[in-house]
Amino acid sequence: MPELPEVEAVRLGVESLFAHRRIAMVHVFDERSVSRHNGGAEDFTRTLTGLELGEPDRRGKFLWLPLHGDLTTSAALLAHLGMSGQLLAHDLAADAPPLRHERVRLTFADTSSPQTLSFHDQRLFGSLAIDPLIDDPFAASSRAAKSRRQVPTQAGHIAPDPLEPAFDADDAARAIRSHRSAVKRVLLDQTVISGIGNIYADESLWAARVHPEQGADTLSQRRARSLVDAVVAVLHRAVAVGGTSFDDQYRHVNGESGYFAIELNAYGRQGQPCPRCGGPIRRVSFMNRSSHFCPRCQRRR
DNA sequence: AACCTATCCTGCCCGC
DNA sequence: TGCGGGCAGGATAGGT
Repeated sequence: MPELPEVEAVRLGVESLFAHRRIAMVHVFDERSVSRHNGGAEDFTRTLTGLELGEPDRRGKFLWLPLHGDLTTSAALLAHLGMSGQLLAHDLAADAPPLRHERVRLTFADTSSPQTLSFHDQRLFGSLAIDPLIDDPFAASSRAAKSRRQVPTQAGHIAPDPLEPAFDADDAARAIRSHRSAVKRVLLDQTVISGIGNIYADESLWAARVHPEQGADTLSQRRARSLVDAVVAVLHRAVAVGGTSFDDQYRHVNGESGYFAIELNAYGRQGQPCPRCGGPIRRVSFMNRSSHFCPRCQRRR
């Protein structure tokens, strides 16, 4: 389940192996993996062929590579990994049959290794698309601070993530408190803060000793700020070790696993002792998924 | 307008 | 051995 740290690891891998390379051939093995491309698989293939990939950028869980070449407007190859998407480097012949969950294959014009970049996705929640780039809607409004950064239209509504230089922890704490829902729901809302998924939401709430179902608007600014600080710390730690994963859905671009790279304190530890107080971690159903927390040190206030 | 629920999808793991 | 149910959950369409 790739969240910000996993996507960042993928970004780094893609940058080192595929930036500035020209695409010679595109194979879409499953059209559902380009369902968010406006124009379908045929247009995706035709447009992308012959273009050069720029340096990958990321906001939250959205990853994109600016495209250079015969294009009338500025656009990027946008990737969202969803639940099980992977970008993997291979040395495959362009006409080799698809691997088990390989949905899209890019073959490069030069002869460097790796020769191919493939999008794998078991559960098809992820997607690739060619998407126009627009000025960052979240860039500071003052002209002096106006960033030249561009983002794909499909990521235009996604809030800046905690690792962006412009991220302001006090503003983020205020944004969280401006919502009336359960605080965990707000953490998972990518239009408030982006990049957080179920694992790091649970880990951050545990670290800040906040009950996942406490109303976001009932947190003091001080407590909300300490939650944001926990989010930043958790994400930084995970990025530093290259992400984490529970299963082998998540792999680095070179195929290496991020398995258990991070020690988890709450997520997936139901019934096991809380590392802080020793009481049992509880798992409850929440928003069609699971919440893991320590009822003893994460009290609803 | 803010908030929330259902839905998409596949494979694995469990119990029968 | 096979089958059905539950589970994993990011993003969003469409409901209240």
